[in-house]
Parts: sequence; C-alpha cells; structure tokens
Amino acid sequence: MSTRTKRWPNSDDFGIVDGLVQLSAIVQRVLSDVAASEDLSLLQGRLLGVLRDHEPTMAQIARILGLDKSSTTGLIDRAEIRGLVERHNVPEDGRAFRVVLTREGRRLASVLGSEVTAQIDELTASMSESELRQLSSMASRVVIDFADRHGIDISTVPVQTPRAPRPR
Amino acid sequence: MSTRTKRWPNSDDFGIVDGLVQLSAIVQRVLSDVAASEDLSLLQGRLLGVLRDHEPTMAQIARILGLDKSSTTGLIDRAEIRGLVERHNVPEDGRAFRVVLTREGRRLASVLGSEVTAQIDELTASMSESELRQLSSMASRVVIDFADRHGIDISTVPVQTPRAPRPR
DNA sequence: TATTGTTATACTCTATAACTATA
DNA sequence: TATAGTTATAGAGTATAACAATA
Repeated sequence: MSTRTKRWPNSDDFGIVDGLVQLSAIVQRVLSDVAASEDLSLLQGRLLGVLRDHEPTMAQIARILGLDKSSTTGLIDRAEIRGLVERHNVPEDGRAFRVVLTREGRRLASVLGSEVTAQIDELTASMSESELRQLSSMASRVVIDFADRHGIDISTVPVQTPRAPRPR
Repeated sequence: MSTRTKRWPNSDDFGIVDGLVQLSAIVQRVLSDVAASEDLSLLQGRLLGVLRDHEPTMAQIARILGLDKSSTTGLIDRAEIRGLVERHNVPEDGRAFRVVLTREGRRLASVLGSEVTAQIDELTASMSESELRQLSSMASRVVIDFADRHGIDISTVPVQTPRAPRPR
C-alpha cells in the first residue's frame, strides 16, 4: 500500500519501524519495572493510574484497559484483596459498582506516577529542550491520529495496553 | 533530580512523559493485534521475531526475552507443539539445544514482520518525510542511550519486552 | 430484552525451587 | 562445582460461556 521510503537503517538509526518498536519496548519495560518496585504488576500499575483520575464502573474499566468484563472481575478482586481499591455501590444503578482507590491505593498511585516521570526524564536526559519538544509533539501526533482513526476517547489512551490474543 | 522543564501539556501535546507512555502503549497494541491476527500471543510473536535472525539456545532465548529459563521451557514447548520451532542438539555441548524455526514458523515470522511494518507505516501516515526522519532518529537516540547505560546488546533490544513482576 | 457483573473453566505466561545431565 | 535445561508448583492474567440480578 505505502510506497513511501520510510527506512534509513544504519548504525545510528534503526528506521521508523524498529525505532518505534524498540522505543516502545523500553518504555513498557520502565513502566513494568516501576510497578515491580512496589510489588505490582504492569496491569495493577495501569489500574492505579486510571483510578487516580477516575472512579469508573467495572464495565468502564474493562473498556479503558481493553479487557473482557470477566477479566476485570479478577483484576479488581486481587486489587481489593491487597487493599488498594474498593467497590462502591452506585445509587442510580443497582447492578453497577464504582471502583475507588483506598488511601493506600492513592499513595501507591502517586509514588508510581512520580517514579515514571523521573524514569522517563532520565530516558531522555541527553536531549535538548528543542529535541524534547519535537519528540513530545510527534509522539502526541501519532497518538492523536491513532485515537481519531479508532474513535478512541483520548483520556483513555494513556492506559491503553496490549491485549492478549485468544488462541484456540 | 531533574530540574529541566520537560512538559508542555496542552490539547495537542501530552508532554514527553504521557506522550511516550501513550505512544508505547499504541505500538505494543499494534504488535499484539498483529500477533493475534495469526492466533499468536505477543510473546510467541516476539519469539518468532528473534528466531528469524538467530538460532539461540534456550539460555540465550531466556536472556534475550528477559525470562527465567523455566519460563522459556514452557514457551518453546508451546511453540513446538504448534509446529513453529524445533529443538536441535548442539554437538559441542550435550546439555544445550538450539531453537530453530520450522518452515511454518518461518512463514509466520515473515507474515508478522510485513504486517508490523505496514501497521507502523499506517501509524505514521500523516507525517512528512522529514518528520519521519526526525522521529526515527530521536527514537533511535533514546534506544541507544538506554542500551549504553544498561550494557545491553542492541541486537537484543528490538525484542525486549516488559517483564512480569514477582508479587510474593 | 439489554446491561452489569460474577462464576466456572481452560489456557498462556511467569517465577521459585528442586532436580538431572553434562561440562 | 558450575551450567543447561526440565519438572513441579503456585499464581496472575486472559477469554468464552453460562448465569443472576437489575434496568
């Protein structure tokens, strides 16, 4: 389909495909390591990130994280057992729960947020102000384009993560 | 630690931290979806990517993918059952196996590679040649910096993936 | 009828610990 | 002794299907 010349791989430049794939792997690795430093999985860390700014229902969490509703039940069960979240009744809908951070959950979410920022800063430590602006701008462009094309609410993308396949 | 001003979040720019985190999530999502389109998990897809250019031993696969050797046993078992890889004896070392793609494994690896390239191209379809060069160059910069600082063999980074935590 | 959520089930993926076989 | 790999075990995370309760 695309006939553009998009790759110039050499020793200093992996080309756009490998460059983005490798960069994304490193960022995910950082997120995973940060979560692990608080004895959390990547997924639990992402959950805390979502709940920091929202109090979604189970169904909303499923949509945001790209999980089946049944997977969400287990995820919230484990977080609840660990004392990080609570299920609150929703007065307007007797079927739904609103998932809310506990005090400890909020503390952890804050720690994770700070640490991720610090680590990403470190990742880009060698770049100049102007390079950072460019990188930030272009990354945002790709994200916004993707969201537009997939009809995704931008506010949910930050926590969008790889979905597992369904091998038979 | 860092006193640099690194964020200029507004409606069009999420800032460097959220920008990179969101971008990486999208790329991982693409990789996962491509693998899923061939009924493979993200990990199995990454395995095929590695084996496309190497014939590593079990221990080397563990190192490249950041897994414990016991996890690698299961990974290769499942791939072997599916007919994607074979364990070959290593003449020089009676303990070791070299993992090699089967014909079908090689076919799938090729399909996945093409599809990932196509999808990443699409992800960046709105960018100009010059923007793509910049993005590619900067992504590579971050990757190389990270590899340098962590003493990682660049050739293994493309397939480096988030590691799972070890909650007690 | 449709939606929200849980349960039952099965599988992938992950690590730790203990083990075998080879170097 | 050290290394390569497997097995046993435990648990997180994932989906599908069937279900109960509510809208």
